[in-house]
Amino acid sequence: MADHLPQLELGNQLCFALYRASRAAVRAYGPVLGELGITYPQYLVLLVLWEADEPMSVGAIGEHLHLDSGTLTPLLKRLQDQGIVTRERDPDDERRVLVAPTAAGRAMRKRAATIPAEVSQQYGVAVSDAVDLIAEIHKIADAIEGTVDA
Amino acid sequence: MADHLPQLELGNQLCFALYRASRAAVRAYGPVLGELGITYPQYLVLLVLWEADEPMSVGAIGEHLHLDSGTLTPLLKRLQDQGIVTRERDPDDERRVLVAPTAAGRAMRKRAATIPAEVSQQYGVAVSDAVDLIAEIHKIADAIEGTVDA
DNA sequence: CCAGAGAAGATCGTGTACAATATGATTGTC
DNA sequence: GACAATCATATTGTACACGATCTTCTCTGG
Repeated sequence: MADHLPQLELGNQLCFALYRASRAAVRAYGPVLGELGITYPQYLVLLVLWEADEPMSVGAIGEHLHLDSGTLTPLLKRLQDQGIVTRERDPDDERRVLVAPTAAGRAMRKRAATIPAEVSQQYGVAVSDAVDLIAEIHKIADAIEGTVDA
Repeated sequence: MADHLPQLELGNQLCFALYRASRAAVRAYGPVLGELGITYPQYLVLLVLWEADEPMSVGAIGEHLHLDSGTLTPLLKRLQDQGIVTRERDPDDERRVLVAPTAAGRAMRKRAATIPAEVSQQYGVAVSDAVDLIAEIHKIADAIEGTVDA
């Protein structure tokens, strides 16, 4: 009845490997980020804001993370409710909303600096080993997004 | 003010690469799976059921996909509402719920057989190139889950 | 000037994820 | 053979993702 269709096996599917590994990795951040009271996507937003070091529009944040306003707007409101970021209409263009970390949000950066090392050590994946892999995965993401988004 | 902390850069983080690529890949399946009226996680459940070719408990499905009942129960109910699977208590152990594809669910397998090729061709990632990468990503997922789950 | 096109966010609806808790069934032990 | 521990699933609550639509604001050609 069930002739073997190897292309339908889970183990042969890149997408499933990514899906599984992504969820596992995000879960691994859970406890550490829990100390800071934030989630992984919220942490990603903060990484972008810290790096930019100036107020950013919702759209600009979304370009870095490949997320749209449907995801970011409620997430940013939660960060605002926690006093971690501010959200203000851009006086120069009232369509835009500028997001910036508060003093409390900036202060979290020092604690966060040790997080990647903590987690990847817990992984058992050496940071140096990961460099090539990271590049390769981004290359694939580029290829996929080139055909899907755009 | 913002001294450069390279470990906090998005581009250096394996987790973000996985997170981004996973979402992109799942999105790429969207249109094709939309024809079948199912989502990507629902498709994964069907892959498992087709492969097993016999009724499976919720827990057994979850072991293959690394998902728990909190995610699977509502997902399976939606598949049941669409007439794609059946859900029945196991007479031998009333704690268990056995899930099996209906005739309609089994019929979807033929259409599905071409999906991975369609999507990965759209990716621009040759299936043969992906084999090593898939193995490497699963190895990382294993390592992470070994420290987080279990 | 001003209508319409387009941009930027916000909102809505659906479907995951996942931690925490609840519920009912089974099992090992005395 | 009660019964506490354990197991399998369900439920609840919170937070993403994302397609689709809506609102407001800006810009541009006539």
